[in-house]
Amino acid sequence: MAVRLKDVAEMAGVSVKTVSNVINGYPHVSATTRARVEAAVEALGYRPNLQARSLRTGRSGVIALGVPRLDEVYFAEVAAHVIDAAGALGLTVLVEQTDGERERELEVLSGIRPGMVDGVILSPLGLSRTDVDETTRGVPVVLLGERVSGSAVDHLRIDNVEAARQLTRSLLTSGRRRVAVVGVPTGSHASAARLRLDGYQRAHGDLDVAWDDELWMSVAGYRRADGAEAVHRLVGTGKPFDAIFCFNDLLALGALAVLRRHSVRVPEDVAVAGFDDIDECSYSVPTLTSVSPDKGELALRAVHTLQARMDGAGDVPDPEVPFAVVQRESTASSR
Amino acid sequence: MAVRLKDVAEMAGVSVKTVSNVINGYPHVSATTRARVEAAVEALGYRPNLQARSLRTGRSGVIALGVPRLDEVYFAEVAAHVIDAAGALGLTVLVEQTDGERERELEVLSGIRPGMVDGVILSPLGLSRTDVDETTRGVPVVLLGERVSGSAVDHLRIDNVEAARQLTRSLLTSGRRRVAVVGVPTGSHASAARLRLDGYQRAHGDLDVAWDDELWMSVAGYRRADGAEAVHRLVGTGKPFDAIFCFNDLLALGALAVLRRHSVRVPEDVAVAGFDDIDECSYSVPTLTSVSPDKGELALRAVHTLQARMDGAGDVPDPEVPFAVVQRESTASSR
DNA sequence: CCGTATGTTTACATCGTTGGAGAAGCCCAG
DNA sequence: CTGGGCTTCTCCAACGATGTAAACATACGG
Repeated sequence: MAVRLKDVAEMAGVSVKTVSNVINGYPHVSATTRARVEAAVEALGYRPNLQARSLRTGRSGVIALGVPRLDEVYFAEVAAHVIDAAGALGLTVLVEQTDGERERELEVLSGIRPGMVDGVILSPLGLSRTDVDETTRGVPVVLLGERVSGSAVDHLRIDNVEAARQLTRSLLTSGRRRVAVVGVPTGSHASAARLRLDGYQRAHGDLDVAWDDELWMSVAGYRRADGAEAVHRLVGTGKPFDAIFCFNDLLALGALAVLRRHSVRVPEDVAVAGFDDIDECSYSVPTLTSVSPDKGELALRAVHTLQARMDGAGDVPDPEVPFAVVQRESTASSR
Repeated sequence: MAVRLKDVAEMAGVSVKTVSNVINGYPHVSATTRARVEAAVEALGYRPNLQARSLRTGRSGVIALGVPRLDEVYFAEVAAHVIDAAGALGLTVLVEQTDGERERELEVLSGIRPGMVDGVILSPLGLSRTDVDETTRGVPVVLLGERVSGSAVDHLRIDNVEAARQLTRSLLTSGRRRVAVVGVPTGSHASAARLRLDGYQRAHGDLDVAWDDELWMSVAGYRRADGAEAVHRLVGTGKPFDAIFCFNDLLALGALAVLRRHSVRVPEDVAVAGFDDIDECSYSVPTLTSVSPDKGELALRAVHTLQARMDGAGDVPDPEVPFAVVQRESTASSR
């Protein structure tokens, strides 16, 4: 079944190594031999066994990507970009889902399939500072999202504080005064959420507006249902509010659904903003204002940084990925 | 850096093979030796080199999944389920994006990384009947979606004709009479679309209602923007219609956005239905009626079928995956 | 016409693991 | 005490590729 180098060699009447040389583009092979070998390769439909090659060379051309869940749109979009970027460099991507659980993130971090993966890109949720340092077993790692360790591990992120600050400021300058928050950090998770909350507070400070932390809603997860539940709770408190800043888009979309059910008009009565700028933001009703990280750039840089590390490069690139605040209908001025 | 079997063997004072035996749970190893070996494994932090193992055993524990694009939500959802199901069986999943291009689908089909992948699950768009038969190079393959070849290759699908028929019938029985279609097959693509159109026609036949094929809109792709564009065109024709059956959910969501912009009320003026039942259907405004294939079941069966083939099993399982028509607000009766 | 430089091809060891054959140690029946 | 059957363990070869070094061929200048 399997065609081996040896078979090609026999057919072409040369040694195994010569065939290997032809395939790997080794320069000193005579034109005639090369032609003969290539003919044999063609005739037999030879394809190298990457298993063996990588055993020999020590590199597999496969990288692992760990995300919480693929059906969380943001991560699917990032994954799509990562796969594209990796493909352009001749790398293949192995995708793992961690559900944000520390255990599984650690597993991905340590290279899942040792020897089978040249590097790891991980979007961590549950990891602690020390976890990362301890676990990295020599597999190059690039983290996406907030810096987990203060250590040597590469990470890429957007400036969450600044992004949240800009978005909040735009809400305040358009006249909103009671800005609720959905998705405040609970427990040890969500370092990104903490930074976003920080940006929210700074914006209030910048403009000398007081905030009301009774309008800060925690969530059990970061999906539509969680946003819906949180806003339901928010409305239940009876406290007035004229804007909601949701710490991701799915929460915001869940929020929109609940507001609609309560006949609250968006943006006339309440402005809503999200974070991540998933495709759906441009099509929801109303369309959703959101912080838009440059995902293509993020993925590209992640893959390139990883490859640089795999090649043993030592220079750390800029960890900051650009973002933009995209204003859409959901936060149009209320006047 | 790398700890090899040999190192463990030296530390434990036994042969390499004995260590291998311990690790693979070979029964005839004395308790004392086993303990000594395990201690050494622990002490050195040994992890087997899967590259080498799979070179030797001929199995890698990795399967490939090929989908058009991950950021198309339906495929992300399917991928998430496939990764879960594979993980439960100790398999890891390598994800490729084909963009629906024949070339790239063929590449995935022939095992992308020969020897590195034990099997392939592919959701094809551009492949022809013959392509599949010719390309399968001994790697077990399971296709998702419409049967492409009439051949020996396993495939899983839902009954598209019946699903479209049931959905269309429900539109007709609720009083709709001019049901537009968005996503009719163009060119050689879209065998699934052809079947759905077939179901649409049969439902009309069943109830003795005439259809108007000037209400059938073709699309360039199957994303929101394409649905939006198609409905824009549909409205432009000036032809009356009281329902739109979109051949996937994204098209339908794009359609909703355009209808809203034209102040067409859904479902009062026009009913809208989609296909695939992505998560968003439950949260859009209005919520979207859709055909819901059992994705968990689909993924589970795909993985199990693949494994059965990898194990050399010969019995073909039932290729039909259950579905349900989920009625939501977008098709509520107009009276 | 030889020695050397240059270019091309080959033989062999090697990567880390597992399968198979058989060696070594042990226990027990004869 | 010997021999047969177990159990437990070791040695060697092999999976399919590539790197090294050496062998072989050819061409050229002296």
